[in-house]
Amino acid sequence: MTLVTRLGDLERAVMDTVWAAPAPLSGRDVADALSSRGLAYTTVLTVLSRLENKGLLQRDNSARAHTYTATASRTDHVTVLLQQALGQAADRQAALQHFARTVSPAEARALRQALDALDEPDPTAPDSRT
Amino acid sequence: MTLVTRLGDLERAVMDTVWAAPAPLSGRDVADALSSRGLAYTTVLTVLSRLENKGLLQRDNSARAHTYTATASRTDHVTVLLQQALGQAADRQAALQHFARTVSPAEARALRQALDALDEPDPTAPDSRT
DNA sequence: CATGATGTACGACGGCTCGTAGAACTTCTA
DNA sequence: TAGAAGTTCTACGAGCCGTCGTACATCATG
Repeated sequence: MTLVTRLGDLERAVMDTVWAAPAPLSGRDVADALSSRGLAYTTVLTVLSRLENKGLLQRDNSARAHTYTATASRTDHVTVLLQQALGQAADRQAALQHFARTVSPAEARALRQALDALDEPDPTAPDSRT
Repeated sequence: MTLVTRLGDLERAVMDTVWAAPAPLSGRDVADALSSRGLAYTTVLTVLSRLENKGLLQRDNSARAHTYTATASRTDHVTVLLQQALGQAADRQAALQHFARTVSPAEARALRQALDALDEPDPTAPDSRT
């Protein structure tokens, strides 16, 4: 399982487009969003298909023009990437500690805050969409 | 720059071998360590070369049998991976917070500890080898 | 010194991924 | 009914990776 999440440049651009959109996008929508690349329409469709096969996109083909939505939020996706990276470590805790020293102060604060929230008995149901 | 750190299975196995060794390894050493794979000796040499080209290994050719050392510790390498993963996020802080909720309790403790240590005026020089 | 043993350098091939897109077929819609 | 707009399928070229073979260099030794 060659690490589920290996995306090419165009694939990533497409995912970014989909993640940035508030609603499902059609192939035309995505092609338009990426028009600066001067791609053929079918190129975009091919990539959308591949991303669907990889499980990153979900297709709704009820309408004539199929539309796509991300199966996971971008943040969820990044979490998977982070976990995969961490999985490469011999000592996960040591790796995390080393990593912690490389984040910005603001990021350190954000991390600490999230860790603190872990202990609390879950006040309101936390959300995650992004 | 196709993400500096994309390793194949064998490449990773070789890096693991090098990282696990206390001293520089020759091609023969690595081949022996991976003997269970039944690889040709030259296959191992090729991979070592490629890893050197990728900047992950450093070669010492002063002796007849060249020896290889990792240019970065495994932990450093994982940190790069983590930062790359984080770089995919739209909102780095949000991504970190989301990620923080996915680590084990022990890992959370380790992280918190490292974050706490960030504030202190550096008591004794911290080490990182792994 | 001749000869294997041991090593390195270089080129290559096959499989797979990814960017890229054309051709063919389907379905609205004016 | 003829385009317009969509989708599906097939494919090609480049690049990466696992995998070696071959050719060439060097060393130890009888």
